[in-house]
Amino acid sequence: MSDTQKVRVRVAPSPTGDPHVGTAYVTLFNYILAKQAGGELVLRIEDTDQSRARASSEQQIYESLSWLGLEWDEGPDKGGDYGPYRQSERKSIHLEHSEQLLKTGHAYRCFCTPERLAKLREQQRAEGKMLGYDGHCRSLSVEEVEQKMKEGVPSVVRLKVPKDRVTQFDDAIRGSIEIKNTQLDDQVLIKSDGFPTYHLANVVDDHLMKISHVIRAEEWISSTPKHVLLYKAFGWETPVFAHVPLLRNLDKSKISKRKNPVSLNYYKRKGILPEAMVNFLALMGWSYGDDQEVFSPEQMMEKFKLKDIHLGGPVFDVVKLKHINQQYMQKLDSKGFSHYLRDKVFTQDYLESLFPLFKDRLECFEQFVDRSSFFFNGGLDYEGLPLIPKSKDAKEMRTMIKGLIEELDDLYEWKADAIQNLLNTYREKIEWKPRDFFMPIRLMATGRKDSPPLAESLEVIGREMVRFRLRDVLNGAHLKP
RNA sequence: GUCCCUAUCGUCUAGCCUGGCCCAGGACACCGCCCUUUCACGGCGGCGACGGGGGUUCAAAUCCCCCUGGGGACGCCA
Repeated sequence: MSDTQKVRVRVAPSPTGDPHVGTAYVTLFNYILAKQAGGELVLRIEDTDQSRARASSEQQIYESLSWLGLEWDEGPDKGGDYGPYRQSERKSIHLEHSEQLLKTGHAYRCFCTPERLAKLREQQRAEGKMLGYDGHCRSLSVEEVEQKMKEGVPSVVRLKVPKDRVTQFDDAIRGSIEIKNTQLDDQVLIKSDGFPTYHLANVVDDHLMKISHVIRAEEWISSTPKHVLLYKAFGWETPVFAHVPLLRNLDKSKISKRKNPVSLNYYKRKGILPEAMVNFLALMGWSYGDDQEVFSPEQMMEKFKLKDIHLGGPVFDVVKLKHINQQYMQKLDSKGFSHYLRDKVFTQDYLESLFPLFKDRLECFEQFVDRSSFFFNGGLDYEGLPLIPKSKDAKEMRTMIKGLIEELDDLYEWKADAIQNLLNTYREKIEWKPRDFFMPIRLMATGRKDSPPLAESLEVIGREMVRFRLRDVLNGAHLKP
């Protein structure tokens, strides 16, 4: 990067599933760097995986980042001079660049079938070799390629890694990193469906969008050399790279929904203030100094340096999060307090969504607060509730719950009828009696025997909270063997 | 398995670059005491870490090497 070039950073989430706390984490550092340098933050939606992209997910990314106050300057929803900002709309650009690489000999067409590749991988694993493409199609002649193309054999475009070299790059936090090219795979650049992979799209878009600093998570370190190779193949200058540590579960593994709530929706629903969330995230790997741990993004901007990020993978500890949140809650005045509850908790929309569930069930309004508490609470108290039906034991329950969590995670759309279908199908699959199956789920999800219809309730409670409660039961004392 | 990243209290971290001020500081959690009609808040105190081994040096948490631990990547996912 030349000194005269402006700081332009980007955050590039893929719209699959719930908005992730890791996205917020990486966005924070990008945001701070952009703001303190008077630069720009670009939000680019990386939706090149056709099978996984969801429109609702994209919307939620906007909402979550806005909620946290991490506003971007350019994006699909805001426009800008370097659009389009939705990667799927840039397909032709990526294709052009792929053609260019093909022409200059930096890439080649590969006709290997997924089956052959799977077998290859299996074999390499068995032999304890490095996993990677074996270069089968690397030296196909022009005629052979033309012939196969004419026959309509599906193909991908791969990067032709010069194996006899070493690729080096500087990470702004970690220093110089180098890797032998023999360790680099001939990465697929264009998939057989015609869409680019992350690697190609990312490099091309970052360059075209004039991104100066690529700040992303640690998991990308090992593919950075491939990206460097791409920049070189195009004859482009590389941006500054910086890889921030990965957020971790309690057991130090990469943070995952199986072990920890990762959805920003969950924390919002839990009643974490956005300022507290951002503050807490900043504490993951960075510190303000002077033993001060409560600070605003503005204060952070005064002192933040990429180089000061601590590289040990920080455990995302909800206990500490709650403490930080308490600090922020203590600063609220009575207006702030009541506004929060009215604007964020007892909102018009939420109360209206609850109405059909309570319409015929209440005699007086006074009954509402008590009977609907599980629509507002987080963890529930299961003391004294018959979580395990008489005909089942704790072990069977655990197995049932684990299976259910997986099924619910895979559900495409979190809607009552879809949930109902899923429950019915799953119950039939495991051959449990309806009574044994539905009541425990109701108890786990609502904490009470009497509640509005189950599927409708689950829809309102939300996927993340339902998962959390089921896991809570799993981790609690109730089902201990 | 191969490669890469990483390493201070249980957890988040300060200190490390520019060795001595560090028998390592703060915060969370936990324990005790105080305040208090309860609970919380707050105050005070306690518990608690430089992963191991070699060097370099008068002196190492800080510099170097090895080992070990932890993590990540190895997809026509991102």
